[in-house]
Parts: sequence; C-alpha cells; structure tokens
Amino acid sequence: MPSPSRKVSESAIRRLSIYLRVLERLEREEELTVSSQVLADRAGTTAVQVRKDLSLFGSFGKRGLGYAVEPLKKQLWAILGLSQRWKVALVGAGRMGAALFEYPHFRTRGFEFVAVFDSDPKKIGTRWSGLRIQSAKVLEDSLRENPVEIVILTVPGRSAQEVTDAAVRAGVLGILNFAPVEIKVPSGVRMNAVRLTVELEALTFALQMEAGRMLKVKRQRG
Amino acid sequence: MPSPSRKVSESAIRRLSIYLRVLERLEREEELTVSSQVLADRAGTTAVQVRKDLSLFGSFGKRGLGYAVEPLKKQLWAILGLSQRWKVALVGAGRMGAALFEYPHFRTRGFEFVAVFDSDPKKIGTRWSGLRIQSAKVLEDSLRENPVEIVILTVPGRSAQEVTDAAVRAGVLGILNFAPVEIKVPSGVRMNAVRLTVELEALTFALQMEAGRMLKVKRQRG
DNA sequence: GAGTGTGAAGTAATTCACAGCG
DNA sequence: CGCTGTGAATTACTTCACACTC
Repeated sequence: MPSPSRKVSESAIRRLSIYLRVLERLEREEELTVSSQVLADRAGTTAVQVRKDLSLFGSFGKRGLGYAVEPLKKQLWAILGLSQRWKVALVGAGRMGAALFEYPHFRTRGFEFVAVFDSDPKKIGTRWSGLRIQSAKVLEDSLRENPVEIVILTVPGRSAQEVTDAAVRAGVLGILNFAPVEIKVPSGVRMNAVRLTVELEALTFALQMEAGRMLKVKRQRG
Repeated sequence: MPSPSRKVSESAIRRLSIYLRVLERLEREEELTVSSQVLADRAGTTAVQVRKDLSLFGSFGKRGLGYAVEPLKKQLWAILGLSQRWKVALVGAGRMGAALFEYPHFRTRGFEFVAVFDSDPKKIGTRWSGLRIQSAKVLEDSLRENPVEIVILTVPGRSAQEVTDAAVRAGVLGILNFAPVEIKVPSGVRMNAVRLTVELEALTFALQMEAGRMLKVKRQRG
C-alpha cells in the first residue's frame, strides 16, 4: 500500500475513487491498458489531472503505453483503504437505510454491515438478511461489545446528534451522515456528509443561472 | 432574486445550501438573528467564509447585529433557485428511488415528482402516491409530452447512459445521478453525481492514513 | 462595542510546458 | 513517436487585516 509523498487533497482522493470506478468498468470491457487521456475522458477530468493524482502515490504507468488496467485498479484499491475489511453499523432502518444496506457496491468493496439500529418498536427485533434490528437505545453498549469502524447514519434530523455522540463514545472512527442536519464530531473522528438537498440545490442554482443568462441574451437581441 | 457580482464557485454554492439548512434549524429554534460566527460554527466553516460567500450576492447583514434569520433564509432560497417550482422525473423505482421519492426535504423545497419510470414489468403500472410507474421504454415520449426540468437517476449502471441520452433528447435541463457509473451529458445539460462509493472511500482513505500515522508514532516511541 | 463587508495577502489546486523513458 | 511524470506558472480559493456601520 503506497503512501503519499506530499499531503493529498480531499478532491484528489475523490477523483482517485472515480478512477477506480472507471477502471472497474474498463476491466469488464476487457481493456488491458488505458492512457491518462482515456481515463480522464471517462472520469470527467483532464489527462494531466489524472497523472498528477496518480503520481502522488507512485509511478504506475509505462511511457508510450499508458497504465495497465488491472494492476492500477489494485493499487487504487489499496490506496483508498479497501484492502482491509471495514465493519459498518447502520443506524436508521428507514427507506434510505434499506437502500444503503442493500447497495451492492458497498458489499463488493468489502464493507460489511454487522449491526442495524432503529428506534421504531415495530422494526426492532425484525431481521434484515439475518441481522436483528436493535433498539437505538442500546447502540452505545452494543457497539462497545461488538465494535465497528464506521457508522452510516440515516436517522431523522432530530436524533442525528445524539446518535452520533453515542457512536463516538463507543469508539467509532468514521461516520457517513445522510441525516438532513449538520452534526458535530470531536477531532479524531472523521465525518463525511451526503447532503441530498445540497446536491439538488447545486443543480437548481446552476439551472437558474443558465436561465438568467439566456434571458439577458434574448433582451440584448430584442 | 439577487444575481452574483462575480463568478461563484461550486463550493461556495454548496456552502450556501448548508447555510440554508442551518438557518431553517435556527428558525425552528426561534432565533431571530445570527452572527456569521455562529452560522459558521453550525455549518462547519469560518465566519469570514460565511461573510464572503454571502457578500457574493449582496449585503444581508447589519453591523453589530448579524443577520436576520428569516429574511436571510428567504434570500438563500431565492439565490439557490428554490423560488420556482421544479418538476422532477424519477427513473429507477428501486430502493434508492423509493427513498428519494419519499424524502420529505425534497418536497418541502418545492421539488415535485411528476413521473416515475422503471423497466421492471412487475413494477410498471403500479402506483406510488397516485403516480403510475411507466415503462422506461416510453421515457422519451412521455417526457416530451409532459416535460420536466430535472431527472433523478437511480438505475443500474448498465442502463444509466441510455436513460440519460433519452432524457436529454426529451429536453431535460439537469440530471442528478445516483447510478454507480460515470455518465456523459452534452454541454448545456447540467449533471451532478452522488457517488456513494466515493463518499465511503473518502472516509476509509482518511481512516487508513490516520492509522498509518498512529503506527509511525508508536514505532518512534518504541 | 460588536459584527459586517472587502481589498490585499497568502495558500492550495490546476494547468502548462517539457524533459525523459519505453 | 507516444505517453508518462513533474517542476514552474497560473488560476482559484481562503484567510488576514482593517475600515466601516449600527
């Protein structure tokens, strides 16, 4: 597992993860090698960006040839931390929780759900793929006894912070937050938020801008 | 609806959307005003960053006092394009599609699902909140007849690109892609991707780094 | 005094330009 | 030649410092 020469930016890491996705697809298409140009086109970036990103962790390419698909995939796999297995607890067994629990691409990457929590008495005690849904009340004790590295949070906004605090007390290392509120974690715990409204609003902002620009052009012409 | 003085970065927009989320919460807590400092703490950024971001669109604060919560919320609402209603089509009526279709925070922001498509014959014809699920085959014609501005894509990777192409031909303006592949859209169409594996891998990369650092420290001590 | 708004300075990320290798 | 790897130049983003207003 290569270790970075300089400090790597969050955006570089996210691109590496995209390259991995593209490489997996190239592998299914039985491509043996790929140039930074092709990888960039597929990943929505530039060839130099690809080479810079990869060069942060080593020299994986062959000049005149490009990168060997399968070996590069393995490298990225290791760089992104996928060589080790990560135990995950899901908190919030609603629709979003169910979607993520069943999401096949988490499983193929070695993420393993080992606990599910919810606060709805109707759900507690039922099973998801053989995993008994536990009461959110016992989350801290349960995670102390059977530790996980990562918690995926799909609870309503009102309970997000208290669940987070309990998980942190139990020694969780990272949190992926889908709850519709900003949560606070102490330094030493990593938190990454998926903000669905932000994603849509980034889109509507851009569309509105575009529409405004079009109007202006129209007025100028008229 | 204020229009920006200079060009605004994607990251600034995403922060504005986070501020909106925080302001909505402050409003529920019946706060009347908020300083850039408090807003920043809640949003996970700095006071200057907040002021810079807001100043891109106008002067919304009062010196010595801060920002009035409700008016600022309304401003952000308008800036982000939420003053107009956006019609949305969902393509992919699986678990993730269901989770997003039911997601209350899309609806409270005025996003309106007007069509749902899927390719599973078992699902076609059934209803979601009164909305008949249509065959993905008729997507292009259907969207031509009843246009939408936005498509939310929750289909398997293999069909993501062809669905995208059909939606684009039908005149869709923006796409929010949850499919686990990179898709291409022509210029003039906005695309925003939610990459679930990227979110988790950004986390595991950081955790792995952290673990590596700890080991080094340990070795130095030993 | 408390807190905003903003040009200037500093830092980070991206792109350019090209040397170097297969 | 074709394509990678990388210092140098450029551009974008953030933070500093402080004038200004309520």
